[in-house]
Amino acid sequence: MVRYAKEHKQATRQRIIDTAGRRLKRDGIDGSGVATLMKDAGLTNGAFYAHFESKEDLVATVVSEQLRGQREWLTSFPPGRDGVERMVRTYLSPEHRDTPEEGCPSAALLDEISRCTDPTKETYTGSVLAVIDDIAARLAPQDPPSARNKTLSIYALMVGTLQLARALADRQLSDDILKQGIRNALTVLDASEG
Amino acid sequence: MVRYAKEHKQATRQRIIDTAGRRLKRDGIDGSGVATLMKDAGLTNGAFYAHFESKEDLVATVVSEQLRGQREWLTSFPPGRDGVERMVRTYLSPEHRDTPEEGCPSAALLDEISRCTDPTKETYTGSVLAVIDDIAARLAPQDPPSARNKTLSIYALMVGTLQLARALADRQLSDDILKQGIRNALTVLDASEG
DNA sequence: TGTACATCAGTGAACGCGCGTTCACTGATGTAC
DNA sequence: TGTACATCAGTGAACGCGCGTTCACTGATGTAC
Repeated sequence: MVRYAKEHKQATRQRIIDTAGRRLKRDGIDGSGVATLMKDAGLTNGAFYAHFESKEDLVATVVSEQLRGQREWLTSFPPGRDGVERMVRTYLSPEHRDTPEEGCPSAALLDEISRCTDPTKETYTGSVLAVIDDIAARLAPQDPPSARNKTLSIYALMVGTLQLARALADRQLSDDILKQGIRNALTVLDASEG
Repeated sequence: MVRYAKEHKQATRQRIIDTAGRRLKRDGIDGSGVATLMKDAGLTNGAFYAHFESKEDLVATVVSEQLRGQREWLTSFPPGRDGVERMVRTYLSPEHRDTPEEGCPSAALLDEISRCTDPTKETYTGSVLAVIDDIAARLAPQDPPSARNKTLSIYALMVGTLQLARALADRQLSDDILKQGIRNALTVLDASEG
C-alpha cells in the first residue's frame, strides 16, 4: 500500500477554488474561461480535470465555498440586532461596492446563478440558507426559523441594492442609494409584522 | 436624389432589438452570440453590422429600449400610491419570476450590466432614472425629486428579491420570499422617514 | 545508503466549436428617361 | 409602358481567437528491498 502527498493535491484544489472565487466574482461565470481560472492559480488548463469534473462543477464548488466564507465573515460582528445592523452597514458600504472580487458572491453572480443548471441552483440554495439561518440565529436566538423569511428578504434587499449601486454610472447617486438601502434594511428589520 | 424604403430597414432594426431583448434576458449578455441574436430576428450574422456598431452597441440599445418598455408598462397601473402597490404585487409575482424573457431587464441582467463598459452603464443609468422618476411622479406628483432615492431603493429591493426568487431551487421558499418582498416594499413605501 | 520501480500531479498540444467582426457578393427595390 | 441603371439590405464564407474538454507524456516524489 502506497501513500503519496495527498494534502498537496488538496491544497492545490483549494488554491484553484480561492482564486476562481475572485475571478468569477470579477468577470462573471460566462466571462471566465478555464484556462484563465487555472492560470490565476499558477497552473495550466490541462490540470483542471484532475480536480473538477467540469466547469459547472467548479462553479458550484466555488459558490458553496464563497457562501461558507460569508458565514465566517458574519462571526466578525457581535450577535444580536446591533451586530446585524453593523453587518448591514458594512455590506452596503462603498468599499464593498468597489471590490466585488472580495465581496458577496450573491451580489456578483445572482442572475448568472439563476441561469445555471438545477444541481448548481440546489447547491446555491442550501448554501445561502445556511448563511440566512446564521443571521436569523443572531436575530432570534430562541426561534431562528421564525426569522428566516424576513432575513432572506433583507438579504435580497441588500443584494439588489449593492448590484444597483455597482451598475449606476453616477457616483453620488450610487452613494445615496447605499445609504437609503441601509435605512430600508433597518426599517424592515425593526418592522413588527412578518 | 434617390429615395429607398428607409422604414423597412428601421423595422428590421427594431425587430432585432425586440428579439434580442428576449434572448439577452433569457441567456444573459455573455451567453448570447451575435449569430444567435440575428437568427432570432430571421437574419444572418453578416447583416448585424449594418444595424449596430458592435455587440456592446446593441446591448446598450436593448437595455435602453427595455427600460423604455418598462415605463410604458407602468402606465397600465393607476397613478398614486395604490397603483404603485399593484405594480409591486405584479412585479413580485410568480408569473414574472417564471418568465424572465418577458420581464424586467434589471432583474435579468443587473450584475452583467455592472461589468459592462462605462458608456453602457451610463445608458443604463439614464434609462433606469427615467423609470424611477416616472414612479416617483406617481407617488409624489407635487414633488417627484424628493421621492427619487426612496423609489430607487424600492426598485433595488424588488430586483434583488426577484433575482433571489429565480435562483432558489425550492419553489415554496421562492414563493414565500416574493410575498415577504411585497410586504417589505410596502413597509418601505409607507415609512415616514427617508 | 543506494538503486530500481510505481505513482500521479501537472504539462502542453490538440479536438471541434462558437465567438465578434469583416467583406466580396447577390438580388430585390426603386429611379430615370 | 419598358428598359438600363443605381442603390443598399442582407447573405454567407472567412478572419483570428478563445472556449470547454481530452489525452499522451513528463518528471518529481516516495516505496521497496
